[in-house]
Amino acid sequence: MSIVRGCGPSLGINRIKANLLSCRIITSTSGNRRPDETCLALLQSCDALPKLFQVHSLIFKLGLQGNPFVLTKFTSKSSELNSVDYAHSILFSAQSDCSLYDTFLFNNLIRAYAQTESLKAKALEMYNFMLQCGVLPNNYTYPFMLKACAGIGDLSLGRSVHGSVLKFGFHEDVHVRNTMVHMYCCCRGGIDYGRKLFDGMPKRDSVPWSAMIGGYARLGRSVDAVELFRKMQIAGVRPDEITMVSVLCACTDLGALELGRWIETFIEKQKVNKSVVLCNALIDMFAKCGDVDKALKLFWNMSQRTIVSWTSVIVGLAMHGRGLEAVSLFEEMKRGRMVPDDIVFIGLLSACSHSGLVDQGREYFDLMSKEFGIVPRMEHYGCMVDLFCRAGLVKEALRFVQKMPVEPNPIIWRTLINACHSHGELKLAESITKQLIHYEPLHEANYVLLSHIYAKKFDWGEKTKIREAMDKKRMKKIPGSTMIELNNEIYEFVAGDKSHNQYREIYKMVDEMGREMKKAGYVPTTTEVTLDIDEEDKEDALYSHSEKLAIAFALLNTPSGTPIRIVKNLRVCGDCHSATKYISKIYSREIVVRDRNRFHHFKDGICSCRDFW
DNA sequence: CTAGGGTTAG
Repeated sequence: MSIVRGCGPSLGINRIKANLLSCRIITSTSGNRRPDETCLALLQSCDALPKLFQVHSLIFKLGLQGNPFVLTKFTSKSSELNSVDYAHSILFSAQSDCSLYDTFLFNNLIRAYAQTESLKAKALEMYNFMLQCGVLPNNYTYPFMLKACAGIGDLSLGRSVHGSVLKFGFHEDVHVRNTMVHMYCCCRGGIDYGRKLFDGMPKRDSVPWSAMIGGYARLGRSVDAVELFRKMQIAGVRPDEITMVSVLCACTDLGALELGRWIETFIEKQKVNKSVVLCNALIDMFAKCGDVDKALKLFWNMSQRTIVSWTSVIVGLAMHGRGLEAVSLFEEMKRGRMVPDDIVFIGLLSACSHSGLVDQGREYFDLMSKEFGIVPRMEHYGCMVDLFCRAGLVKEALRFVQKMPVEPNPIIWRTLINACHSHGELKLAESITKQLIHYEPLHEANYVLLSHIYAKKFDWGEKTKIREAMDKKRMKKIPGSTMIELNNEIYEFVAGDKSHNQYREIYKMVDEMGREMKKAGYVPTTTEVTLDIDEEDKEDALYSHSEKLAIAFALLNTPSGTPIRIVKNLRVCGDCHSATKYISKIYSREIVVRDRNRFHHFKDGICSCRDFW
């Protein structure tokens, strides 16, 4: 039994008690209310799908299935309740007359499709149908349409909608314009055109700025994102919490801790609303820029935490090899009322994997489906393979892969190959890699793996063949690069880099580091050098690795005793890992390295990963 | 009765 407040103008305090189960209506006053108004009120009160079904049968009983007002309200509710297919089927079943539909009704349907993942393409179908019916779009139609295009990410689709916007003359509308920038930023290859539109806008509040900054951040053009944020301040536009979330994303990607700290004080000073999402972004930033304790502090200070907050700290702890803390946080989360989702399990399993907690990892993997009904995805299987491989349990990893109910993806194969490679199972590594290349012939990482295997076998002939094959396919290794933040600037080094104006001093420093390290017992790991050159040249090749250059740069330019923080785009190589241990001891520096996978804290010749990577 | 930008993942 539910009570619906009337909304007809003449009815005043009229209330309708509707017994939805039996589809009977009992009006509390005389029957002066029109049945369509009753239906509208009832539809308004629907807060769950079953109710909507009941009202639908009522609509039928009262013969209102062709009434455009009722149907419009019906589509609106369907879209709110995420039941767009249901609405669609009813609207286009034989009883209704499409010629009675109006713009509003179509907008509701387009909105519903645009906000439903996997059905976004239908929004465009619906739009075309709307035009076929002779119904004209209005300025409310296009934000939905552009959002759908943004979700699909197809530039030509976006362009065609842009054409319609121009044709119907809605390109001056602020909302349409802003969403247009957003759409171009979300489509592959569209961001520069988005920027052009953005630059041409006469008035811009924080929304288009956020769209643009967020666009750069999503693409990994983080420097552009930060730069645009600076321009925004110069332009005197006040950023809000959504802008700051995008800026923080870019900062997280750069691993720029000083910038991150500056952003945090900026948020405090400007009194930007610290929404839960913004706090989550701050936590993620601090954890991924190397200050996980600060991330924890922020986390415990939050008055409300979402699953994203928990996931961010758990993943953060995992990256720093603090797996036991991650596990106890997860347990604490379970003790509260928070229900774990599939993503937090990925973080938890990777925490186990980075800290060698094999048994816990196994237990949690079982718990996930048994207690929480989460069906393991490829990512979860990947974590488990990673868990076994890192712990050196190559046989167990292989057994696990064979028992997996789905075909492993290339990432899992590469994890296995790496494990086989580092545990001396070279034959197995070679055969898996060859199969992988057969299956995925255009992925350069596979060839690099194979060439590493041949290097370890000292098979220079095969190795040269691989390199030639790569040249022929015009493939290149992704160049390793290392970033370092110094005095509010971000410096980026690549191997053999001579672009820096201090490069002579840097190379001199690298030589000195080499001499000191050898004195302390360092032996260069020349087997990791993929070039077929003599040993001395190989040492040189190792010394010019980007992280060694960055560390030399930092030793030259920062006061002694201060920690050095660097960020790598790839995984740190074995030689640099062992070299950095020596450097931390010789020069008494704490060196914090973020690589593609995790953090390494070097201190006194020891790394926090316990060589577990 | 409808419209713009944002967070977690091997």
